[in-house]
Amino acid sequence: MAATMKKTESLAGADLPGEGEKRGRKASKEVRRHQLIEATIDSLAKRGFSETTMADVADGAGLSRGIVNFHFESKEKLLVATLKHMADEYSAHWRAAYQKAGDDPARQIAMLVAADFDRSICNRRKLAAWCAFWGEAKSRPTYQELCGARDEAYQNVFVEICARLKTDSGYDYAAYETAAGLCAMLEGLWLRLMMGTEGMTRESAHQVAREYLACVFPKQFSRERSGGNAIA
Amino acid sequence: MAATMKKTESLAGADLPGEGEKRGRKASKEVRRHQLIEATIDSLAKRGFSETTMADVADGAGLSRGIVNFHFESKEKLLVATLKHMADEYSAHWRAAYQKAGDDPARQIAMLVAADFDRSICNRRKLAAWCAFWGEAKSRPTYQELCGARDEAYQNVFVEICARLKTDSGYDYAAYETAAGLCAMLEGLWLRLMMGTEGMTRESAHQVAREYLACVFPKQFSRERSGGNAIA
DNA sequence: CCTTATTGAATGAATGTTCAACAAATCAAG
DNA sequence: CTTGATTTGTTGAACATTCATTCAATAAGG
Repeated sequence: MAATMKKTESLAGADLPGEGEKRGRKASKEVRRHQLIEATIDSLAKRGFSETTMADVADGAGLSRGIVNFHFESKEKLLVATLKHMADEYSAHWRAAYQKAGDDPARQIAMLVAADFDRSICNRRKLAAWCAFWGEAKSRPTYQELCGARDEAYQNVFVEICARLKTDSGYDYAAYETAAGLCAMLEGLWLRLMMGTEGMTRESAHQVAREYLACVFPKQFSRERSGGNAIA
Repeated sequence: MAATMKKTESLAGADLPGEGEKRGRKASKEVRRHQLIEATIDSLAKRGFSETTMADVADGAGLSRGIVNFHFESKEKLLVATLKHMADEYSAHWRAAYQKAGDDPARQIAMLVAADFDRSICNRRKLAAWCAFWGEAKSRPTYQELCGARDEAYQNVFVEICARLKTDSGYDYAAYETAAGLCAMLEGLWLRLMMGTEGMTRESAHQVAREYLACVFPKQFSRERSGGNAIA
């Protein structure tokens, strides 16, 4: 139908007409996969996991019904590919922030925390999609693995930084517990952002995390009333 | 079938033969509802939200297929009743702990945190069910409301306690951010417990939370290497 | 042409809901 | 207390719907 085609532009930023769209089959295949994954994230965010259908994904991408089974074998594989995509993106994002921070542990931890509240990662659409997967992770080993892998390396970096700050600045805390607590708090803040509880915004959530840093590492972070980075 | 009837006892602690089971229809109705809600939690924990079916719930309770639509009008209403049941139970649990704590704010916060890691509330089965609902909450206003109501009053109590400790003991932190951070951390720890990431146990999660308390309220809580309550 | 991508209708399986029949408890009358 | 009538609880099969998957036909690119 013509109506379906017209929808292509309005949803999911699906088609990228600016770039090399005519570069033959191979490129087109990757473009299509990415387009369908984005439509899947849209659907997960809008309808939730249990109501995300192949038809909805196809419609969201402005394509026909049968197309998803052509590029991905099954619905399950589409979902796994989507989760993998999000995990890779998340991982690349904090690793970039980590590298950019240089050698100072205080700067490292500040930038890692800030990265978690970056707009490109932390928005309603993606938070909702993450949460949709979390909700199914317990009963699906594949999801659990992909979600778990996300955290494992991430938390280890925090443990290491906390340990370094401890010996460098002579703190008394338990490094592992402090790092695990920070990671848990970051995830909990994501959860609250997604739920939209009590007018929590990305900024106020970030502020909560900064308050934690100021409390645990008073020698490195100062409390500030207004917004700002405040690496003392 | 006879096989189905025999299963009744093994699953969900369904039938309670000890109590007033013969007290007529009215009582039986409540018993059945509770039995079906427990079976629903079982199914959510075992299969996840998207694979929880009416048939599975009925089988889990050792009853026939059509029974759920008799006691609850629809699947949706069954799920809402289940979530409401869990929210009420959770609320009653922390309120009891709060009352039991008396007037000392340090004792209050310690008992509230401990209550969150109590076996009756914090076990794989219920954590998994909570998480299943969280995953669908964003796209279903009813769930969002019930989950949100859970947190609102809960967090307010923490804010109040933090404010009181601040003026009483002369701390410098921001009361709201500190309380919100603690609530977020508790939820994040639940999430990690449910995921089973990195061998996190109920005890180690509790320990992480205690480390946070020791950091924020050093005058009230002392750091301890081994387990224990340690209200200094 | 020939390969690849895409379409949309057909198919079959899964599942929520309905319902007529059945069982059991409660009550009324004898 | 017994018996019959009525309400209440329960069953399992039938029904209708939704949805993932398949596939023959078609369009597009090389």
